[in-house]
Amino acid sequence: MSSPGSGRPEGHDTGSLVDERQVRALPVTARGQRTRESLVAAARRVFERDGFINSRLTDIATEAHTSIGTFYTYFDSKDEVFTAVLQVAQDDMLHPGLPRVEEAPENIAGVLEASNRAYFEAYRRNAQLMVLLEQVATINPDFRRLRVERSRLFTDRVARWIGSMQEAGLADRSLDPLMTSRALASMVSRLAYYSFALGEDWDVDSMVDTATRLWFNALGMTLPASSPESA
Amino acid sequence: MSSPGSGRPEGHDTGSLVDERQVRALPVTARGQRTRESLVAAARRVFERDGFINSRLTDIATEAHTSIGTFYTYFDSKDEVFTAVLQVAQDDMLHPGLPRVEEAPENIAGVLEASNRAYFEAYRRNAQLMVLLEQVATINPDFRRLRVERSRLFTDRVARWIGSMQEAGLADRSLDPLMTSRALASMVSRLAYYSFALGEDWDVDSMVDTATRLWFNALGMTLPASSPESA
Amino acid sequence: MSSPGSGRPEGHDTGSLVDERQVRALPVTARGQRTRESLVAAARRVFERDGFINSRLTDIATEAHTSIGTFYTYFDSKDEVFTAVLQVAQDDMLHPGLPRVEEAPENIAGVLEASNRAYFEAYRRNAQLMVLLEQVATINPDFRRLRVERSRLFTDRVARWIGSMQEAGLADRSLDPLMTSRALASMVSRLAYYSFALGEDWDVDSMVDTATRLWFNALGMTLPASSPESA
Amino acid sequence: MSSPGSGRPEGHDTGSLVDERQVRALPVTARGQRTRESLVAAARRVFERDGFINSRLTDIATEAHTSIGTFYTYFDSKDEVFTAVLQVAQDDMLHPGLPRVEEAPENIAGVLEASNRAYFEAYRRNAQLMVLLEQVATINPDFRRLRVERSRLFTDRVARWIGSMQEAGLADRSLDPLMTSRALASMVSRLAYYSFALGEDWDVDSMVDTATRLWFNALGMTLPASSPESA
DNA sequence: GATGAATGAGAGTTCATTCAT
DNA sequence: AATGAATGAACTCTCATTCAT
Repeated sequence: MSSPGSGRPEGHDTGSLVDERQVRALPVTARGQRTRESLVAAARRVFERDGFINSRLTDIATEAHTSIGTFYTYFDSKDEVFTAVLQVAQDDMLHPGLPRVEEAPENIAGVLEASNRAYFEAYRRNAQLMVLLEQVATINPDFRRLRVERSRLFTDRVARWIGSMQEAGLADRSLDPLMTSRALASMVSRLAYYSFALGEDWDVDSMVDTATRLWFNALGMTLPASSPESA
Repeated sequence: MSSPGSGRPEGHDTGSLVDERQVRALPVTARGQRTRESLVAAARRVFERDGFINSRLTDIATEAHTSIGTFYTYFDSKDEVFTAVLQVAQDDMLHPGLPRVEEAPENIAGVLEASNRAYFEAYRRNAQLMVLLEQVATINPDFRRLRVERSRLFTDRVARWIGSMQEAGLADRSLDPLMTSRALASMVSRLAYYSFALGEDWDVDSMVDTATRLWFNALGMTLPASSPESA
Repeated sequence: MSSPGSGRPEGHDTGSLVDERQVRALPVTARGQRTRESLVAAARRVFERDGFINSRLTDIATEAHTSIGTFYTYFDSKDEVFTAVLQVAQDDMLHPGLPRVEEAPENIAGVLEASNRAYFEAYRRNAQLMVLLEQVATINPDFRRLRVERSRLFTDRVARWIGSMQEAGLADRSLDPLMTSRALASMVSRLAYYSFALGEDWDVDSMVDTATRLWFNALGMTLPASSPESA
Repeated sequence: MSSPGSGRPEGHDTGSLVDERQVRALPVTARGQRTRESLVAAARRVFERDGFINSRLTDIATEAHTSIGTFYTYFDSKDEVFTAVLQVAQDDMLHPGLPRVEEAPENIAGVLEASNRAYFEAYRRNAQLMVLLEQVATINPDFRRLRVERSRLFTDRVARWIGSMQEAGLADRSLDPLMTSRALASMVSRLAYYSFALGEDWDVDSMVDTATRLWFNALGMTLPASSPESA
């Protein structure tokens, strides 16, 4: 079951999620809203096709069947339309939360597995966008900061969960919760990156299985399924 | 103890290593060699200061106290001088290999720890360059490919090591060696990235300890020396 | 009387005529069309003043009272604007056709003379442009090919005309029609070149007279009208 | 038989011949002479391969297995080395003179044919160089002037010959000698250009035959061989 | 709101020429 | 004489941004 507050945007490490306050007021007319939407959709296509750096605003306008002048009616810059693209994608990148401590071990495993699966699936759907965000984050400090902050929200929660597991004697007490949480989250997001962005193209079931097993092992827990006598 | 052949270039995931064949003939005169070296050094400073994208060739030339024409005497493009920068750094990014299977567990731990420490130290010395490579890899498919190939060299070796550990009954046999090796290597390189590139600024000893412990746990081994009562 | 189909572009040897398909879509607005036209006119002035090689795109833009950016709005390169210059001139380089075989000899002479006169007059009006084309053809294989193809259209027609004159017993049967047609066409175009481009500055009437007479003599015909006692 | 003074450089229209005064003193040492010669030979190869415009002095130096510095020891500029290339070729472009008036008509025909043949053969041997000169003449007024002057030497002689033939009643008196001489010379040189430079690739015997026949016809003479009763 | 022409700073690139060695 | 590194003016080309219609 999902943890409370899981409606907040959050992410495994990459946290591609965007500040929700609007940069500017949305258009009031239906026609304006349609134009804006087609620009955002076009921008996503162009960005994914050419990369953020190599894309040109005129291409986005052309792809949206409008003019460059119209682009500037809705956005001030490339960065701004990229923000809008991320906002549209962000709902799809939400994912279920972590198991609770008081959960039975069997459930802990199941929920963690579900969480990983949801993440991998979402990553797969948005792989090109994730790559894009990767690129933009290396160029623009604002997006880099955004990414770090969002992923911190997630890793902090994971760290707190690890801490309570340790207190309950269910996890290796010698591990630093925060650093461990960062390490495990990174592990998952990079697996996704290699598979979906770099074309390693692993089977999702195997990825879920490996990731979940590694989390369990790393934290000093065991998967009841594979070894029924474990705690 | 280090495995044989550890002199080969290799890297934890990011593997910033560069093809060793020269892109063009090195200058014949001592003066030319000096000029080329100062251009490479200047390029590294400018890249690290401004990023690859935002750097200009004139800035590199100016920083090296030469003219732009001289830059083109030695390099054909920004990409080419970047390659040269990576070549200079590559020796520093070498690291010791993995423990052997027949090693006593205490030694395995020690060597793995030494390997991780060496990697973190090297990453720290070259953190800005690693960030740079991160950026360039998102833009230029050639560098992306280079990075993937180099990291594959390392993860393949790790995968073989995991395989033999599993055969010897020393590691969790339910793990896929290749995917696991990718996951663990990613974990380490991302820890380094967060700490040194994104300013998390953890203590290296803690990082080494956490990373080594997570590897051991994840693979289903134990660290007898450090916490005999754990897991 | 002009031969059928004389509306097709064609040329005496130099055949400065250009493929009619547009290189790119013409501007949609009247303002855009005006700007494009002024760029083409400016390009012609600059090319004729400085030569193709020594001209600079900035000079063309300045001459057209626009910015270099505007130049690139309409043309991709120097070659492309040169093509546009040729297209504008091409209508002026059309010329009447050859006499028909069944024509009375007096008419043959008159039509041939008219044809030569039209060619010389057109050449005179576009002499600088012809010189330009000469230069560009020596540099750019595409324009060289264009020129060869266009002149071939003309010489092929002349060759067929010579052939039918030979069959009718009105021309020297020992001449190879194609080679002869190339030779005679070259003769006329080079006369024009020496006179108008290189500043020999002959009287056009004399040129017309000499050229027509040489064609007649060379083909083994006679000019009954102008000098009944000759040859 | 060759006319007196045929040792002077001269040309059919194109007159690729060069002023004989040296631009600078030739090197005194044997080694210097060898270096200079290899530079001139290399320049010719590079020019013919890349064209004058697209060639680079460094390529010439490299092709000659010397350095760019050495190039400047012998030549001041691209133009100067081009002049040297033309000087080397000029001996090969000499050709026999015109028949004399007092020559028997059979001989006139034979000598004119020999002259044309010699010209075509020489053109064939130096076709690439002729194309080159064509290009350079369109760019550089000095070379253009040189070419005009040299061809004028030839056409003036032809004009005088035509004049004496007219006086002797052996040629059409209504023709302007100078303009006619220019026209006929152009005819021959352009035939050569189309055949050897533009790849029309005609049979030399046919070219000689056509050219000679056209000259005779055009001047109102006849070829005794083809029509024995003619004057 | 929509359009698309106009702008020009800014970047990359070439190569003839100089000159210290 | 020979070398080749150093130079920088001169050029082409890009594209985010403005603004009149």
